[in-house]
Amino acid sequence: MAGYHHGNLRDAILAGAASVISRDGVGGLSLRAVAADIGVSHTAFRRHFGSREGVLNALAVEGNLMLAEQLRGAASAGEFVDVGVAYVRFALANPGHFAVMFRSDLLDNDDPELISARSESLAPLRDGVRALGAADPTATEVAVWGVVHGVATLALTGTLAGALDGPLGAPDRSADVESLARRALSLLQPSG
Amino acid sequence: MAGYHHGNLRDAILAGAASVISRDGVGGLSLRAVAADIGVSHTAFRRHFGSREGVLNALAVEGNLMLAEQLRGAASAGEFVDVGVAYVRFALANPGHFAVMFRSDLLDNDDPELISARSESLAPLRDGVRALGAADPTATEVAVWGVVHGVATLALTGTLAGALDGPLGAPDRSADVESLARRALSLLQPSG
DNA sequence: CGTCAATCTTGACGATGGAAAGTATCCGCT
DNA sequence: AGCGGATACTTTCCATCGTCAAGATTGACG
Repeated sequence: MAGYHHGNLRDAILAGAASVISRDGVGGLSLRAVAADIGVSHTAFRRHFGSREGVLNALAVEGNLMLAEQLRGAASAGEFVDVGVAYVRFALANPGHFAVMFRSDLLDNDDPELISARSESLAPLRDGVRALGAADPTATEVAVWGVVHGVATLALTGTLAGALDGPLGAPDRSADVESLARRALSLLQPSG
Repeated sequence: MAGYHHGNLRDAILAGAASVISRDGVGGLSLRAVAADIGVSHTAFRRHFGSREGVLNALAVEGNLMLAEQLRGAASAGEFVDVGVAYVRFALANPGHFAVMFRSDLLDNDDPELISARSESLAPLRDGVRALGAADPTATEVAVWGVVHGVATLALTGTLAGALDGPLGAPDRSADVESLARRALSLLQPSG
């Protein structure tokens, strides 16, 4: 049982890392602690990921693939606004992954797997904007992405609750954030 | 000259840290290296900042105050869109500060100085939105902040250039990013 | 000139990620 | 069955980092 072969160390490490990151942020991630939790030595991860950066890269790839799936689902099932909301929903539901996915300073951005996963993850957003037939598609794309990414980031960092004190109650609960994202996105609609 | 009293160690450390962070990200910041660069011992910063967190907090406070000044200037001198553009411009011009300002996982968010600086920095944005008299001021506020914060974040992480490959050339040069922010913001205008 | 507070240094500690070398387990082949 | 490599994990050691306690140096003020 507790032998040399764990069986699924790779996934266990990714899950452990994502969990820690969602609680303490990337800075609070100690691979030694994750390894201890799982019950392996502190260098066990190297066979699977090479380095700490490798772990984060794998997490980013996994996150992008999950995001791609979510967005595709929302794109095929609802209106375009739902794709944006799905983006925010994903971020709130997978904070450990989301916290890493766009931190290019922590990742090996030349990793082909990561490049591919990133391009795949945002395709539904891109395609949805194109389908809208906006006058300035590039700006529209950036605006939509900016709104959802910005809302997600601000909500995750707690900035939303802290700074928008007046009108907002406790907007960091998922439902409120999603509603906010939906309303903010709808302000972009007219040209579509 | 090279005695026990540096004269302005505090500012030197903040400047050094901001410079390193803008190059290597927060993760790449070594206070020992910054100290060595300046020519002081590796614990000299503790008198001024207490801890590493203290350095980052001071950087965040400084950044928020600088941002407040920039936004106030833009608010009094131009249209509202210019305030948003100033937000993006600040982020691109001060990546070291910006990278820390919203990383609540790295900061002591109970620091009164930080709380105050944060509230001050976003006031021009908030007031500008209010003055627009939008139907849903909260959503408008979030949308504007989301767009500019999202664009800034995506540009800084290089994600903008990487993922929006097709239509965009090399959009990470300041002028392009600012133009993009302006166009994206203008898509929000109609209800104002 | 002497005292005292402010500023910086020295030296040590625990924790972390990484490198090198070793050990156990599994799988295919005969 | 058993043997031989490939795979998965461990052990040990190292450099670096932030932190801490204690000490040295300086400047200002009497």
